[in-house]
Amino acid sequence: MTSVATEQAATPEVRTLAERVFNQLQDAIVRGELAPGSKITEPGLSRAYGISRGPLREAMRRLESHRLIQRVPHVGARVVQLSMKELLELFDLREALESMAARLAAEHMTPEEIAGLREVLSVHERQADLRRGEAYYQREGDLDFHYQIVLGSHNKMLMGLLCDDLYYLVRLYRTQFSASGTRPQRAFVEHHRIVDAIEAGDAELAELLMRRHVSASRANVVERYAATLEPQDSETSR
Amino acid sequence: MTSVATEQAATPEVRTLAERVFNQLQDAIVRGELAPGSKITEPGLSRAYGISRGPLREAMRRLESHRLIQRVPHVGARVVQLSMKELLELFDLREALESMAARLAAEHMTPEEIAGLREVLSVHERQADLRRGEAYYQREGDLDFHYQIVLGSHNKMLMGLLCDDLYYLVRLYRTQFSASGTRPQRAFVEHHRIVDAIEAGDAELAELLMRRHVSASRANVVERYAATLEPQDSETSR
DNA sequence: CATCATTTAATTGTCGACAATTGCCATGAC
DNA sequence: GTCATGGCAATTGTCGACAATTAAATGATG
Repeated sequence: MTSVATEQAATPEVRTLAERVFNQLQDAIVRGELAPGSKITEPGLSRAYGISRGPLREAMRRLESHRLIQRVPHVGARVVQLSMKELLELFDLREALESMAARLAAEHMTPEEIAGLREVLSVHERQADLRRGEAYYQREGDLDFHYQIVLGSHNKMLMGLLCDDLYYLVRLYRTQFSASGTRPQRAFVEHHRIVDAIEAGDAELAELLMRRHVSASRANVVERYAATLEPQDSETSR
Repeated sequence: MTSVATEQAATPEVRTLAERVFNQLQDAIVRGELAPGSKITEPGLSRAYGISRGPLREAMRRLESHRLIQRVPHVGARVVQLSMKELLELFDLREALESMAARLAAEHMTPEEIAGLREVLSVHERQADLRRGEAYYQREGDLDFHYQIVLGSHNKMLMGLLCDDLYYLVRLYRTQFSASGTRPQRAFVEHHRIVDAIEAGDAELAELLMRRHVSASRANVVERYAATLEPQDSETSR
């Protein structure tokens, strides 16, 4: 329990025990401290976190609804392990939802929100200038960028779907596949162009650019995965 | 229980009490037996269903994650009440996700699945011929149609999102706004054209048609809602 | 030696009771 | 008359214990 993160430690707004342990478990899973596919048992976690099984079960139910663990009745629960197929499904979902988010953002984002978006981009550039931990921070910041656009869509249901569910899976994937630092500069210019389109109120363009952006990210993942599978053989079936 | 769906009624696979009461509550909410906005209390439901509070709390957690009830810590839970704004958000989500589902369905659906889809359509037509309870059955069957296409996408995450979460909200809306029997024949031909595109493997066309189909349904809802608000004044602001 | 049945241990599901927090209501002061 | 303050009832959060189910371990049998 070195738990470095605990960004929720400063928030006194965690009213209930179940909520707190839910956040802790969520963080532990996303950071990879709980190995993917490993079985998690209620008495074990109960002892580890020093709480009763009641709140723990509630936390696990929430983890299940967020697709971070998989439960089967009377058997147990284990940390989700994303297959490449499921990862691609996740990207398809992101493509559909985030392109829609970009379109709505172009229609509804306020000037203040757009300014905040540019601020996020400038922070990214500064980090890229520093050339330090570029990969990891960029990838985390990448989510911040997408996060802001989803918020700008002003669609509460969309926000809940993407921010509460899918983005945790995306972060989980990044730790599972140890996918760090990919195509930073191309993502940069794509981000900038998306913000430009949003600022111009060009909903169609913003949607198109975001769809391409996510699609390119997906293609990048596929490419890297294929390279991981067979780095020596460059022409297999097909 | 005329309900054509109720696929869980015949399943003796409900292993746990919490799951059973979850299904019961879900049905009660969707059918409108539990009034939208009404406060639901744990001891009350516990007595009503004759079970302890433990499984009940788990069922309520699941209802919350499915967006059918809203909970606030230490205060209580109440049945969700969709505003028109949230309903439109729901339609936006459906437009993005179902158009994607139609595209994937055109790419991956097997001939057997397509045959099943046509069967669903023929059942609808027969019901339309009978001209009996046309509205209600059509609307329920409408969901069956969309349901089948989502299944045909072969994207498990998409299936979970749409079938487990959004479609229950759609059904809830239909009872809340008592939206019955709208534009049946237009929806029919749209359904047929979508299946045609899927059978032809024309992914782009299927996506476009589904997007238009959902969008038209959304516009229909807006129109009906406006008519409900002020049926005598036909030109307000705008 | 392999296979199958039986027992056994561990985990999950369920229950009732206690503690903590909230909202309400009455009482009193300004 | 209105507002603040205190107590009170009800509900939610938490806990430990018991029952039901499952998976593994053990032994018996072909």
